[in-house]
Amino acid sequence: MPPDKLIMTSSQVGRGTETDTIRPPRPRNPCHACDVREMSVCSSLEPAELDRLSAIASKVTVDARATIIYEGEEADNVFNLTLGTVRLSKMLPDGRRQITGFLFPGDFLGLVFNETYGYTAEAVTAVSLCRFPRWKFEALLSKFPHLEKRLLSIASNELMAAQDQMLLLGRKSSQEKVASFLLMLSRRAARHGLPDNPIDLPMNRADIADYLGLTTETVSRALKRLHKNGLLTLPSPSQVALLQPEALEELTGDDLP
Amino acid sequence: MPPDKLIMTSSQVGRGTETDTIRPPRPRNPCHACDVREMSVCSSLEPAELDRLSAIASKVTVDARATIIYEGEEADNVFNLTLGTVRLSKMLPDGRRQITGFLFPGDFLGLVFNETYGYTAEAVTAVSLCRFPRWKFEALLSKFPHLEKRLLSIASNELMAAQDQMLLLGRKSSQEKVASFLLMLSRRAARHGLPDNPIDLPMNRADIADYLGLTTETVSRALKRLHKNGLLTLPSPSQVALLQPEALEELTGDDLP
DNA sequence: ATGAGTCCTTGATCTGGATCAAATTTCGAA
DNA sequence: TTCGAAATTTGATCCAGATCAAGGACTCAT
Repeated sequence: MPPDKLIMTSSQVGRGTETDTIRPPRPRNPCHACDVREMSVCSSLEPAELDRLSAIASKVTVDARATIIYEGEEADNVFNLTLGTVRLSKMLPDGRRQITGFLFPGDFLGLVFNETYGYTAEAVTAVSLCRFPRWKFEALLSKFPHLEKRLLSIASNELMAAQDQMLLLGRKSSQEKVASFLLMLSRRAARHGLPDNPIDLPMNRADIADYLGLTTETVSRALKRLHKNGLLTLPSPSQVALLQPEALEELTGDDLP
Repeated sequence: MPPDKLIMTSSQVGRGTETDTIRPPRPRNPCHACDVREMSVCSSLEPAELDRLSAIASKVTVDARATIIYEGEEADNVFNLTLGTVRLSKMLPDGRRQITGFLFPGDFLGLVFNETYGYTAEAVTAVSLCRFPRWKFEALLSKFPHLEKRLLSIASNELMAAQDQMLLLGRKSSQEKVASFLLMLSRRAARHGLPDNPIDLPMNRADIADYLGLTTETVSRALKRLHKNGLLTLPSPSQVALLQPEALEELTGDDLP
């Protein structure tokens, strides 16, 4: 990190490391150069507002597989993911796990009007986040109506995605689940201006299974079947090339969009 | 309805009937006497604000089984449920259905920052709603920060409920699903100050099945098994008496709260 | 490069819940 | 009250996906 950019200190978050409050010695607010600003909650802000938000932000980096927040823990911070992939999950006491979502750069984490987090968030890959103390963030919310409206719109989108996921979990076959998942990743990559065809699977089979309400074996077999039918290839276990995206659409069980 | 209360006209919504914009000849704003105000979105409003909201409201009644909003239709209105039970659902082209939630008095309907509704809403029982034209409602949102904050809190709660439901759909057994469902209904009734023990099931077995990702037969068998184990009785198909709520808790698979 | 541990795939078998098929029961309308 | 349609329950069978059990293939630290 070029020394003229930021002065930072370090402390601990999860099992990862952190670089403390962003305080430019003089230069510009780093948010203005943020890769994910346009697709994040920050896109709603005027330059002056962005500066105010920046003033309460800390940059945090977390190692792959480290936990960022724990279900049930006091919800002291909210975050904006700037780099990497995060999984959100809930567990039953006997260890059964449901992954309720994956977060990618630009996504907001910690949208709760609750005293405690409702799920665990773990880094799937190495991750960078902007961290905001919740009480400070909420104070800004009241001052910046844009920000509040943007959060409401984010929540509303997440709610729609959650309903789609309920339909998937409750009513789709394993084949349809896997097809839907691959297309979701591909569309998301496209929306973020990333390569959307050989798609990258940053999460492992167990994560995919726990997201789709399946087992790793079933995920593996569904992928094999899609491969056998000429719909995709697996250049490596963590890469999928979609050979016939339209045919895959058909297999999701959904209305064609 | 006493004639001194409201002047109303009639038109159509779904297959139900409607009574037009609430315009007291002189007397008080009817919202002040609303049964569900305290547990609805309106609880956030000052009296003066309530009057403004009231001015854009229409009271709507819908027959049992009628459709209130259609998935994919233009989202012209938002609603507040005042009486009855509503089911929200999504369908796959081949007819498979997932019920994503049930609404009860006080619940908000139509929380979308989208041009079209993301799900279908149907009256399970006869239903009364306050209807607000969406653009007028959104205009008030900007003026009443309380209202916006309240909506955000509602959205956040719905999101948490959706995550719980994903855990249920993806990872719970039929037994655990049914036990969770019964306790959810019981708790909700209690929270609303209604009788929470012989609980009322306004929805039929097909609705329960489509909510839990099961078939009617499996729901029936799960209830039978709970009955056989002495956990409940079924005074009628639409009434469940919980004999050992604590034991039922154990069977949900969840952490005990 | 190499080896150990992890992740992924493949195969064999089992099973919870779906499906198919009738009874029953419930309940609203006449 | 009685009737008939719809809802629910019950029973018999089936099957998609889970479970159990090895094999292979990555990957990463040495």
